[in-house]
Amino acid sequence: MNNLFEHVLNPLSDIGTNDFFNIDEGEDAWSDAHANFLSSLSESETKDLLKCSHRLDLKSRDYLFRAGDHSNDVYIVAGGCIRLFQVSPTGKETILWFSFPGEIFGIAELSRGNERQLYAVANEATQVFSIRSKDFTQFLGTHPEAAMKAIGILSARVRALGHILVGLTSDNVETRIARLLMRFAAVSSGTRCCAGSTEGELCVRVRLTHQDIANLIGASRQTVSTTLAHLRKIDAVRTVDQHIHIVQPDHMRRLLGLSAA
Amino acid sequence: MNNLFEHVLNPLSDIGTNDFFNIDEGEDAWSDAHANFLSSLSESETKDLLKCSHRLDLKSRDYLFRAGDHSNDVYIVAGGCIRLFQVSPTGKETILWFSFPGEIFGIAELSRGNERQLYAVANEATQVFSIRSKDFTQFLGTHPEAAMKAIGILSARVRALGHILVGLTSDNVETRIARLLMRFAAVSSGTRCCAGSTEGELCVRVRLTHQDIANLIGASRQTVSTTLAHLRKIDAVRTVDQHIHIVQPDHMRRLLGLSAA
DNA sequence: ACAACATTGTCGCCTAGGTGACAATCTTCG
DNA sequence: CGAAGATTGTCACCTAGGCGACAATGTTGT
Repeated sequence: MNNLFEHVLNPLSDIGTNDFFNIDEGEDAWSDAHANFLSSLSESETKDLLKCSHRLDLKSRDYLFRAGDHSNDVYIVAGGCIRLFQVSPTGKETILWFSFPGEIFGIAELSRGNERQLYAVANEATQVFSIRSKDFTQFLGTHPEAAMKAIGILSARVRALGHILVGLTSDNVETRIARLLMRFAAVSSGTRCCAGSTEGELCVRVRLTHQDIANLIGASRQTVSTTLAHLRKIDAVRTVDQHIHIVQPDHMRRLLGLSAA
Repeated sequence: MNNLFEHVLNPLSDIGTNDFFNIDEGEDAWSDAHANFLSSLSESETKDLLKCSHRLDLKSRDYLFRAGDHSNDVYIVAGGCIRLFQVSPTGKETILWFSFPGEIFGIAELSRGNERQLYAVANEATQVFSIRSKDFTQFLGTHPEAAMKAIGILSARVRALGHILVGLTSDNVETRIARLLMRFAAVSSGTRCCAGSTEGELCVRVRLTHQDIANLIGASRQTVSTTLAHLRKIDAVRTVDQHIHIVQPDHMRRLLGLSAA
């Protein structure tokens, strides 16, 4: 599956020789929320799309766009990770999702000639392909298959946001965190964790601060710290290097199965 | 309000001459969350789409589908109103959105051959066109313009859900209710309220029980009752017949402008 | 018209989680 | 290296809003 991308990566360095492109389909609706747009395209589609793109390199914390901007380009992550979030007037940040390599973002604002609705910032050093909205629209118009893929991506996002909404109104913080971790573990599965991971453990490969988690699940930073400490105490998770390991995925899954389908 | 649709309900005459289809673009992202799919299509597209549809009549409270169902047809509301919601394992119902005449729903589950993720129930006597997913997919494939419209609809839904999410994590119940009412008022604008409405008032034309509101904003029924009573006391809203009127829209808007862009 | 059911209004009590305030570590980068 | 800045851990305190329990009032089907 990866070699399919060699031609993508090449003209533009070796981004994406990386296994990140492999996202195995989990059983729930989350997994395909991170459906990989780029990899779903055929070779010729990919070529057509990327030939009108240009690449951007972002340092950690660089903003790609902000709410209110008038740009409405569409982006595809080549490597790294982009954080998409909104800020409420009170300054509270709500992270809507992260975009990982191969994923596309900014489409939802394509149809709204208007203003950007959210902020996109590089969560780490990140490379993206940027495509002018006009070019992208034209690409979709001339590649019906790709348009259908786009519809699929957006649909997945709708479903994912729906699930988040339900979780937010009916789960407590601990459950929300647990679910979030499982989700990210699924996204980043496919690569064994480099650090010493006991067999059977799941690795949440993304660097998430407690604040990030708080912003993702709609809780306060302090509560996240406390809850995470508790999850550690009951051996549900452990911290390796900078990231979290889920010690007994099955146990966790069962736990979540009970508190939310 | 319904006679406007008479021609839809007749086979399929000149849909779209009607005013209801015209939803005036508000300044926020909500308004186009209820973008009207049917009216955005050209006459020939409409004809092509509807010729492979068949019509269903639903009584109030009839289920169109349930989570877990294997059907994945796509529907377009002809008249009435469909409530789309999920149920958490604890039995808590979360309403994701209502679909009004001309709106399409079920697309988000098109790409997921799998199972329905949510429940769709008639909120009142309702007529819908149902289209088999295969037919709809084919329709999109052969009508690029329509596919773009679909992308637009889904994008709007993504934006809308994003906003709801932000509101949920940063606004209190009163603000959430206020925003909700403004949103529904916008959706149902365009027709003057039949009942005695003082000039300048906005009418929320949908029949919403307190429980509905609670399920929409993620609060308890009791809190909604209390909060609504408070809004009534401060003359922000009043209850006419079965529905709510927003007394001073501008005042309300300003209020919301402060607590959330 | 009436029984069965759905909706609303309002209590009082109770807890999950927000907030502020520090101190203790980590990271970064000049 | 070392200072400025991020990130974490943990207090104590406080409140928005959930929950159960009724009574009153509306709505519906037959």
